Amino acid sequence: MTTVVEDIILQVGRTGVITPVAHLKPVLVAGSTVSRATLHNEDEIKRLDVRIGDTVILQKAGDVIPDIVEVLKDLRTGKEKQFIFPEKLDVCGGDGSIERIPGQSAWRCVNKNSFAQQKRKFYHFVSKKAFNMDGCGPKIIDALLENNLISNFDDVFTLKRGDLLALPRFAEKSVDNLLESIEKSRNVSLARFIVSLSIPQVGEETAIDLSKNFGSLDKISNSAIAQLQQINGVGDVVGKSVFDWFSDKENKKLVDRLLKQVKISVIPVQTGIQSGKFSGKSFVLTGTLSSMSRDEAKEKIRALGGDISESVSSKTSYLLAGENAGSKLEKAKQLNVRILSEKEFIDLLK
DNA sequence: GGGCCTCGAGTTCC
DNA sequence: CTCGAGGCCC
Repeated sequence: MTTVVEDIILQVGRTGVITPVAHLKPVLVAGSTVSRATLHNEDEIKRLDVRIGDTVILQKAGDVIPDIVEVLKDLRTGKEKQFIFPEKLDVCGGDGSIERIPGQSAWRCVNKNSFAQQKRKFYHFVSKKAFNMDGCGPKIIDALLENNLISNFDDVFTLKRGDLLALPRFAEKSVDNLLESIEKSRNVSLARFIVSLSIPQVGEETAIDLSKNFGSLDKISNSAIAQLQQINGVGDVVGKSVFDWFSDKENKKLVDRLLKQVKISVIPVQTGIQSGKFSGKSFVLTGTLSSMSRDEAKEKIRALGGDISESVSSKTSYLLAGENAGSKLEKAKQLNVRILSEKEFIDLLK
């Protein structure tokens, strides 16, 4: 399928990384209309040599994510505009400076407190993987931020009914629902709490690793780098990132304030060698399972002591492959990783 | 009832 | 990233 690149826009994410996104002439691909596609980073733009006005071939990676495969350079008229990465970006705030992250293809804002980044962190804070505040999505966060009702994470927990009622399109029902889901979210697992903090390099799996191995926030935040790096799944980079985050004075204050608002459920520390039959095994999932959701499958694997990872490598023990498996299946075959069908997986569980 | 918003499903790429 | 479903405002 082909379409035209109408513009290239830069977005700032939760970590301050700047991602270029191609805005496309809407086109129907594999059953859905696509109007945007990520270009990932500066190097990818150069590799494709994609310019504004270009006609491009669009595919869906894994039948879902739009992906620009190739530029049809023969169709150029000469009016196409090259996209130059700017030296400064207003949305980064401060003086707008950006920097290339050492050793990576990505640029990021030098200023760590831009409104754009703050906003993304808030989206993440309330999201399903973190505090899971039902019914609270990006638009509501935008409204709260714009009306100065929140500026730090913990402000979410002290929102006042009257302030909310004053917002446009907020009436009794919406306000009640929002306040109720905030109340519900105060009870949070240690892993989710860690996820919510937007610590660089720490997502769901790492948060679970930390939570299992240390058992309390106190122990994690007071650990030396060496102790953090001892656990499976945490190495030099992640360990330092966690240590640095908890060493920061502002972050410490934030945690203290948050702890006044939430209750972290206690999880017993899992000591020594795990007894589960998947101990020491690393799983990757691909495709669609018919008898359970991916999250359910992950739960079952974790319950038996297994680890989940997002990409296949030589360290992967099993690839659990459902219907419509993506490129991970090829990779697994290449690396001679044991491939499990859904049925084989269910048999293993017994 | 139209319009706006979130959820939940799926999964890739870097 | 997209869609359809479903809740809520007006």
